[in-house]
Amino acid sequence: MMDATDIKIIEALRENGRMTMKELGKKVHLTGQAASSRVIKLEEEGIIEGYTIRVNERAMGNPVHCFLQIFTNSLHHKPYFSFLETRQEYVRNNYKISGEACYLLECRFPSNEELDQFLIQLNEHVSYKLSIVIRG
Amino acid sequence: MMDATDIKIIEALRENGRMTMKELGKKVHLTGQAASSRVIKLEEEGIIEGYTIRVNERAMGNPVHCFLQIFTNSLHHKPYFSFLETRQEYVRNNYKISGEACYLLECRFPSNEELDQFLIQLNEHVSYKLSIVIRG
DNA sequence: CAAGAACACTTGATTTGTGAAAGGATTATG
DNA sequence: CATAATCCTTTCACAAATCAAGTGTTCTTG
Repeated sequence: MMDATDIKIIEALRENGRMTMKELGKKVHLTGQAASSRVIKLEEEGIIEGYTIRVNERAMGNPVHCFLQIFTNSLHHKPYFSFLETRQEYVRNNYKISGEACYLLECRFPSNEELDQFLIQLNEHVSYKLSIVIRG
Repeated sequence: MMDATDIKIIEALRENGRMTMKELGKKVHLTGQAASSRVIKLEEEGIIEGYTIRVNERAMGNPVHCFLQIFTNSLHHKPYFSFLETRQEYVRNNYKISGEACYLLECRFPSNEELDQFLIQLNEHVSYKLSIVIRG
């Protein structure tokens, strides 16, 4: 299904997803066209899900990075999900996990004030344990 | 520094980082060239750190996704870091965090067997609490 | 063993996108 | 009021992507 060249292609595109097919071809010893058709195949197979950018969240004004272990007392998780919907700007990931907590929520905030506001409102629906990222 | 158009550009590129400048320009009501020069500026300012792909980790053969809270008994964290170095293929992120644990370690594994091996060796250096991601 | 389908790649022609230079509109500045 | 700075557009030359054949290799199958 996938061979060594495909792996190299994925590694190359992970580093620079905007590389031209010609460049990519050079890296894996193929013509641009051959590289391109392999990439199209990887996209069709769903291995490459899409192209995106790495954004400096600090420069974007969201320096406060944190993880929250979420503990739901109630049996109904919907209020929590609904709340997250309304705070999409802050939420980066919400993982349903095994272990003590029900969810692991990853967020970004402009400052501790916004974080505090978020926590106050979050606490209306669930309990949490907060971990702030000191260094990524 | 950044205006509404820049925000739109970043949102558009987050969704599709390989979009042509012409397309991008259309989205934000600019010519391709104007869009391009804004993108170059955002790159130079370090707001756009780079371009990459979203890879389907399941299709890539790493369906087991987990987070580990790391507790270091010893005062020396170096053995732990050295260990991580030798297991880069599995490690996605290692966040230094506030809270109960010292680090939050995000990993991917092909199967529970590899995870188990990893945990056995990890345990030679630190204690941990394991959370497996049920749903991203 | 040979025919032929399937596959992956290359080549060449055409379309499309990119980058550089020049020029115009708007806004700030002495 | 003149000047500079900023940001945009237009134009054009060049580079890259795409499309359509065409080639060679491998694998299957009669």
